[in-house]
Amino acid sequence: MREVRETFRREDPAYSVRRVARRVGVEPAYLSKIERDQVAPPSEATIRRLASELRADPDLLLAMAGKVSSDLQAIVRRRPQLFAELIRELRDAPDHAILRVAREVRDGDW
Amino acid sequence: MREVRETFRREDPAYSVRRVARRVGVEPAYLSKIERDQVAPPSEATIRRLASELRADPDLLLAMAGKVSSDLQAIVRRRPQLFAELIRELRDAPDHAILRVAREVRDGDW
DNA sequence: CCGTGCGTGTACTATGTAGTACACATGACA
DNA sequence: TGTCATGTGTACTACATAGTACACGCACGG
Repeated sequence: MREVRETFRREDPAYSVRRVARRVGVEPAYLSKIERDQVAPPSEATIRRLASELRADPDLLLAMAGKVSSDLQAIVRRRPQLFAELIRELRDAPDHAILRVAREVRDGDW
Repeated sequence: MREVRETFRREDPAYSVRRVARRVGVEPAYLSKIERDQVAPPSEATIRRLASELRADPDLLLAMAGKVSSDLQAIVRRRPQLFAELIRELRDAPDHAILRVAREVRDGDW
């Protein structure tokens, strides 16, 4: 994350710790610590604002923080057994299998 | 949950609040409050012990507590974008479609 | 009666989460 | 040479989470 921000910064000084922190709505010291893993990962809301600021995938950043997007959790919670079975089934499946299944579903064949 | 326990109890006095609480490893007063939703839902570990004691589906109980099993979260976190896409795609899919997809995967066709 | 098990109300607590607030040293630059 | 923004160390805090501890009143069997 630090590297991502630094990369942006090379072309735009608006990507200093302080400026980004201000836009994201946290204290600079806090953002600094986040980037150096000096503190526990921030809340989901903060991670989302950070992701949007750095044009990063929120789901990926959340995963790095050891979290799962709350909207995904809500979907799973609505039909716990069904999703539990499916996800456990897919644990060791290769990436392309998951992708293919997703596409199958998108092509609405039910 | 209360009703489930009470049902067991009708045939076995070992399913009193106090006895179950002892087996599950919590204070009776606490279990009593859990059953009447007088407190926030217990931890995942406690929910699991409770589910096992009452022969209930852990994933279902966890969902009722507003949680998602940590092992499922771990699976999703390993490939966040893939699972995010799939799960969001399945949000409005009918139950049988999810089930069918799960079976497809189980029949290991990759 | 009286002890035993029962469900529950009240009070308290330890640990974790998600940060803020401020001070400091540093380097650029006008 | 002064000032200005920057990154970061230290100290603190409000709120949530996940419970425990104890006391009370009730019913029931011996």
